[in-house]
Amino acid sequence: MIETTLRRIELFKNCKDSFFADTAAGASAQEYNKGKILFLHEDDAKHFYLIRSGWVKLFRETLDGTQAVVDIFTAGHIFGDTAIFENDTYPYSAEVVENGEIIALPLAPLKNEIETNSKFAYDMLSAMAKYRRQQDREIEHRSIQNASQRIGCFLLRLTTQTEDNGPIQIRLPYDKMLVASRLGMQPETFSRALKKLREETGIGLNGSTIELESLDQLACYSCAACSSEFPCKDLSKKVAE
Amino acid sequence: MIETTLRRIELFKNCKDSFFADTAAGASAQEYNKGKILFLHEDDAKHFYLIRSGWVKLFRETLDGTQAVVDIFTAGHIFGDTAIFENDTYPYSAEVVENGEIIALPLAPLKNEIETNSKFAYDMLSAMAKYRRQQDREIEHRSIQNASQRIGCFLLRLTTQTEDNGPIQIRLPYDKMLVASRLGMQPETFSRALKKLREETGIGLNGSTIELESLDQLACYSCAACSSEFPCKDLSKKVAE
DNA sequence: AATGCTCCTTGATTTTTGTCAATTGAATCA
DNA sequence: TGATTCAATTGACAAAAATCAAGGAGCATT
Repeated sequence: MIETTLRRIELFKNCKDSFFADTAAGASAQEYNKGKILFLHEDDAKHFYLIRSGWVKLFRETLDGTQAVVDIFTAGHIFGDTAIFENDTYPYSAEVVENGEIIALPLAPLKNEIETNSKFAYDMLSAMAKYRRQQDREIEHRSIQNASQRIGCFLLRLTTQTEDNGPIQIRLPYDKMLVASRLGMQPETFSRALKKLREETGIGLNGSTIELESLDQLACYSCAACSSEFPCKDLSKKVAE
Repeated sequence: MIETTLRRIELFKNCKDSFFADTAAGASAQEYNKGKILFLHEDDAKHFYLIRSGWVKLFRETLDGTQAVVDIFTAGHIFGDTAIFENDTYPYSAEVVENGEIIALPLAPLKNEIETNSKFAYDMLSAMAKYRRQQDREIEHRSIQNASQRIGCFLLRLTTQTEDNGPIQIRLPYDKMLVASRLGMQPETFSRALKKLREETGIGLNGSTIELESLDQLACYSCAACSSEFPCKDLSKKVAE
């Protein structure tokens, strides 16, 4: 059944049968609880990971313990794969932040498939390029958006962003503290900025649920301070994945 | 001679003869002056670029004209190549910021080489992964380093970071205004933060020249607020490139 | 019901950075 | 040489975010 899961991953659409066989053979799925550290920055890498459910935080920390969140991923996402290009060490630490099932997969067949299947190599490059643009956007937003606008953008990106424009309910996928760290701000700043976002856009707040009359309500506010226009192109394909 | 230049590029070390021939055939080298816009964000992409000399700024801007600098590159660097993965449109604008010679190269042979030469595809992936880590670091630094520390890190990364630790002279490669924008801060903030860096580390300042007694002088100050230890690993290979 | 726990919020204050305005300084050019 | 231009600095002030400290809300455990 792991092989079935693998075959459903968009990124692997052009992979050969041997890849699925070899990868599934060395795979192990496991349930993890919140708080579990999967690996640490600079650890020897033998596996990469596929999330089946739950949420995983990728982060790095300085000697004095200050933490920087690289990204937070959920079902369908792969991480730890870039260790291939880092002398087989992980470029970040990974921690489970919402209980879930995670599959560990061997790196060797992945590396082999890249080296021998140029279609797959091309797909990997596409995925990397896409992620790279997301990081560009992230850097951009940290310098030209304020805290409230970044929250608005984060919320918009949680939706599927269809063109139709009715009322929408959004639920924060994890703790507010985590959202704050994901957005590179302190929890206190997040709390105040969310309140400010409500005052300035009229969205409804209720715990971790946010109510929008329309997507425009947030888009006007947040996307004004972004170099791309509203329906974020990199997300439009999300449904298909 | 363009072909000779291409063959010297580290990234192309595994490319086939046909790639060099086709690419050189469609290439055109040109001198550009400061201020020249090479292409704009979302423009149709037919070429990617190789810098022979000078400096090029990659950036994006919002509707109201606010600009976010993606990166600033010099001799040996390639840009515009990721347009391949963005439906042949550029994901940023490019402007010459220091006079120099830039070679325009056709995208088609590059795309073809990726699709047919898996060794090269692997090299491209390595390069992408490396750049991705640099971006991770960038994002990290914007949230945990202050303006002075970011400047210190920027200066350190201008050096070759050899282990030996004698006095060093660093010259800013371009305008202070540009350095400021590259680091995501205002020119005024840069000016003050540089002065603060001098007060707190004792470096020597003279126009665009900075004098260090040793690399440690800056490393202690800046790298304390970074998740990697001092001699930045991603730079150590720079000499070999 | 009481206890402890963690997340979240709020207030008061400081630090950091941005903004606006004025001035200095260096390079260019007629 | 003086005029012009633009980069760079500086001062005064405003805005944004971080920090420190104190509560409160919700939840699980006992």
